[in-house]
Amino acid sequence: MARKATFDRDDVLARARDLFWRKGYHATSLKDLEHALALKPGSIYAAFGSKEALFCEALRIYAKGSGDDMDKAYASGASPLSVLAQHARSLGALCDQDRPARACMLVKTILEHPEEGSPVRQLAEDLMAEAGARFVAGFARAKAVGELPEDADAERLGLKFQADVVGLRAFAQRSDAGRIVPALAEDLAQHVEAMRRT
Amino acid sequence: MARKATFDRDDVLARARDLFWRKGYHATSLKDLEHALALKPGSIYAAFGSKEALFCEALRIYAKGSGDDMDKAYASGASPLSVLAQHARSLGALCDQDRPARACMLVKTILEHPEEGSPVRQLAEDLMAEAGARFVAGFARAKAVGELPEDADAERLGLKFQADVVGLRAFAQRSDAGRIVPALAEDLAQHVEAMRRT
DNA sequence: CTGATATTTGAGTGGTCGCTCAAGAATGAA
DNA sequence: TTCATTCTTGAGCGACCACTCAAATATCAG
Repeated sequence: MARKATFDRDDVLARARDLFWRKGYHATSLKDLEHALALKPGSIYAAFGSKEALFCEALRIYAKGSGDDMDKAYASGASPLSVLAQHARSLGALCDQDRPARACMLVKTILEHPEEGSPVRQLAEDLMAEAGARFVAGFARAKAVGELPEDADAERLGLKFQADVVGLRAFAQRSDAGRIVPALAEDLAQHVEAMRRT
Repeated sequence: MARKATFDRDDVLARARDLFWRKGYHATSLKDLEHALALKPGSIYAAFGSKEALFCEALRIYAKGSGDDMDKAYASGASPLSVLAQHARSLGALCDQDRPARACMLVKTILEHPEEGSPVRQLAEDLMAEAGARFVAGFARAKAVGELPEDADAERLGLKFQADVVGLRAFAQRSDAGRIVPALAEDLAQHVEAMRRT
C-alpha cells in the first residue's frame, strides 16, 4: 500500500464548517481555507474535490451536530415540550458564547444563495426541512403524551417554532443584541411551556 | 457649463438595490452591476465612488422605503396596534410577490458581514436599529392611546415583533415556504391584535 | 460658431479567484 | 532493500475581480 493522510478529516471539516459558518460561502477564499485548515490547495482538492463540495460536507456536519443535540435531548427522557422550551431558553446565552456566528448556518446559506437550482442551496433547504421536521416531531410527541390537546396542529406549531428560532438567532447577530436576546429567548421558552395542557 | 448625466440617479439606485438585495454584496460583481444599471464602470465610479459606497446608498434607500411605508401607515389614522397587525398580515403574501428577495436586505447584509468594524455592517446595524425603533414607537403609541396596559414594555414588545418579522421573512426565503408562511403571518397578526386591551 | 466643462466609453491595470499538476516525500508489501 | 502506491507541496494556470484613466463625446455660455 502507500502512506495515509496526515490530517484528521473530521477535525479539518469542523474547522472548515466554523470558517464558512462565520464568513459565508462567497467571502471565504481558498487562501482563507488553506490557512484555517493548515492544508495546501492540492491536499484540499484531493480530499474534497472543490470548494463547493467542501462547503456541502461542512454544512452536513453542521446540521448533523445540531440534529444530534436535539435527538439526545429528546432521548433524555424529559417531556417533549420541556425539551423544546429548554432549546428556546438556551438561545438566551447566544450572545455570551464564542461561536463562529449566532445565526443558523443553514439560514445564512439559503439567504446567500438565491438561485433555486444551485446544489448548495438545495442541500441547505433539505437540511433545514429536516431540522423543521425535528421540531414538528417534538410537538407531535407532546400531543402523544398528552401535553397538548388532540386537535393541536403539530406541523404548524413546529414550523412556527422554527421561524421563531430563526428570527431570534438572526436578530442575535446584531452587535447590540445582548441587551434583549435573553428576554426574547425567555419569552419564547415560556410561550412553549404555556401550551402545556396540565 | 457642461453636459448633464444621462441616467436617472434614483432609478439606477433602485436597480442596484434590487440586485444587491437579491444576490447579496459579495456575489454581485461589477459586471453584474454594469449590466443591471446599463452603465459603464467609469460612470458607476464617477457617480458613486466604489462598489461599497454604491451598496451603502442602495441600503439606505431600501431602509428609507420600508420606513416610509410604516410611517405612512401610522399617519393613516388607524390604531397603532392595527397598523402593526396589518404589517404582520401583509407578510402572508410574501411568497406570492415578485420581490428581489423575501428576506430583509438589512438582515441579509448583517449576516453576510461578520466583521463588526466594517462600514457596511455598521450601516446595516444602524438602519436595523431604526427599523426596530419604529416598531417600539408603534407599541408605545398603542400604550398612549390605551390599546395596551400602562405597564406594557414597549421596547420588549417592539423588538420581539421585529425578531418575529425577521424570522418569518428569513423563513419565507425557502422555496417551499408558500405552504406555511400565510398561516404563520396570520398567527403573528392575531397575536398582536390579541394584545388589545378592549 | 468656439471653447470650457462635464460625462461616457471601454480597453486595460494589478491583484486575487478557484483550481491544477508535476515533482518530491512518506509509506507498506514483497 | 526495493519499488509501487499514495499523499504533500507550492509554483503557476486562465479567468475574473474591483477599479482607473485617457480619449471621445455631449452640452451650454458667450
